[in-house]
Amino acid sequence: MQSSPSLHSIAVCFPMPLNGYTSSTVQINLRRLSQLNHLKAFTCFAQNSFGASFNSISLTEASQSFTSLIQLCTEEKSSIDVGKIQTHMIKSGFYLNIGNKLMDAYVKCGRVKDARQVFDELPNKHIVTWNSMISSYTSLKRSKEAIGLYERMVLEGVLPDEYTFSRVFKAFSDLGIVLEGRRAHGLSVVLGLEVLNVFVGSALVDMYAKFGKLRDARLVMDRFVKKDVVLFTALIVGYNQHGEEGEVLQVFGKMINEGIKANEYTTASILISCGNLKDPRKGKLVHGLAIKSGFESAVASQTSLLTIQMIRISIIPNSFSLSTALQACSKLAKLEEGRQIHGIATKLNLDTDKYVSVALIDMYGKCGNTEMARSVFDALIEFDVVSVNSMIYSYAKNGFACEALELFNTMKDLVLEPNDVTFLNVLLACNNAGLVEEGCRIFASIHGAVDMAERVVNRALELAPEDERTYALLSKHCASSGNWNQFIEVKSAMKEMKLKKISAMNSVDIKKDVHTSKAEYWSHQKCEKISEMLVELIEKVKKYGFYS
DNA sequence: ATAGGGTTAG
Repeated sequence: MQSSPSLHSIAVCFPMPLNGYTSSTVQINLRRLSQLNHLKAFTCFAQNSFGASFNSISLTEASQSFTSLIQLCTEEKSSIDVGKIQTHMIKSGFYLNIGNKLMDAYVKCGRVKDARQVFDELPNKHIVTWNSMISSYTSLKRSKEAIGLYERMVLEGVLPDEYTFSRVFKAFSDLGIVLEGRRAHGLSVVLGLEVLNVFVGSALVDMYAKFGKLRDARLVMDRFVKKDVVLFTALIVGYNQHGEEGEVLQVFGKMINEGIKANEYTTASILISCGNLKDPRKGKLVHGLAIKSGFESAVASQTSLLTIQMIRISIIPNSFSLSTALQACSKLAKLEEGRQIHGIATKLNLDTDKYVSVALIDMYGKCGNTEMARSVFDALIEFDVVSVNSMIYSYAKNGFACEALELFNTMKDLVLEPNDVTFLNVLLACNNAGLVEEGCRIFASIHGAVDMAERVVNRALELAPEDERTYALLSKHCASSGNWNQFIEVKSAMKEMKLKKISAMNSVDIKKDVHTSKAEYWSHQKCEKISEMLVELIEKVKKYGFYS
């Protein structure tokens, strides 16, 4: 055996015969002491010893040492070493006993193909083996393969258990396969696994919610006797993502009533709902409740998170809570609070986080502070389409058309592919600055934009024929493509159906008070003064030739 | 031996 100095010293200080117990203990200790070189050397030494003396150690010992070796390789993500161990296992006849662990090691090293090969070679697969393989596919979002395995196991007469179902529902929801998802739900009911296990339940609720079938999601949850916070949160998230703020609050209230405390997952969703409600008072109430129920037992820290109403929460915020809090700030026009959250984000080194930074750029952009938006943008280490789009939007919204176009042109140098939002923002920039030619040129460069708009509108009419937004979209499209006859048709159809576009609302933060105004609806106590001022402003703008 | 819910641009 070729011996390095450390290998040699280990061999010398280790006179007793190596077995599974001793080897795993030594390995774990070396690891704990961060003696990685020694660990490597010892592992090599142990492998060589095992290779020579397999016959003399018991089955349990060998399994244990293999298990611990596999575990080490997994932690180090060293698939090459997993391969070496596999060879040893096959040689010594231990392959089948702990094949599942080996499979798992391959998965964790990112070698799914090898894992699958081990899986296929294992005869008489245990339910856990099936579940692990399915799980490795779902965790990599390879949902088709996960479902394929699920279907195969059912065909082979292996009954799925609660672990299988909780993952398989996820795969169905990922792919949006409603019918098959329902069928699997049916099987779980027949097998008596549906309402007994919250893991199955939350996966089911999540699946139906992602299908947009909130009623089914609700029915599943209502059937549970012993609910937990995850089950509730899955439903809350579902309602939240479908814009059902009222239901969010209702389910949230139910959760509190049943004595279940919210956690940061729940609060993230509640915060977004509060923002979407556009009702600072109600938002404040619910937010306060969320905090009270969720965080009174939370770990104390020096940092405080300032949100919708500067409420202090004694937990360390992460990128999730910061970005949701910022989202709420920008929707409720809470610039001051947004600034303070920015400060906290900087302190925590989270201001360059993918999600937090976009929320910051968006917040500053919406509040008219393009400079701050840009400084957040400039501090980014990596750009992606979303961050660039947000910056373009900030420019566009605040009238900096040249800067918006310049950034748009730089996207090519950054090897970033513009998407629909990019074009929308760039066109918005042209629109705001009256750059008609530039706008037309860019619009013409988008592949079949007018045709696509028509297809989209028709599809929207199929999917949501009674949604006033669909008609608003359609009428806008007709107008923009110059199809005035159809425009009149759409408008009269809207009249007949008594559909009216929901008025836009605008909020602004002045000296920590949020003032809200609505198109064609004057309710502000100083509305007379405001309209006087408006007339004045319009006169001024006319003088400069900017008003037609 | 295996497991669940959250954050980005208009």
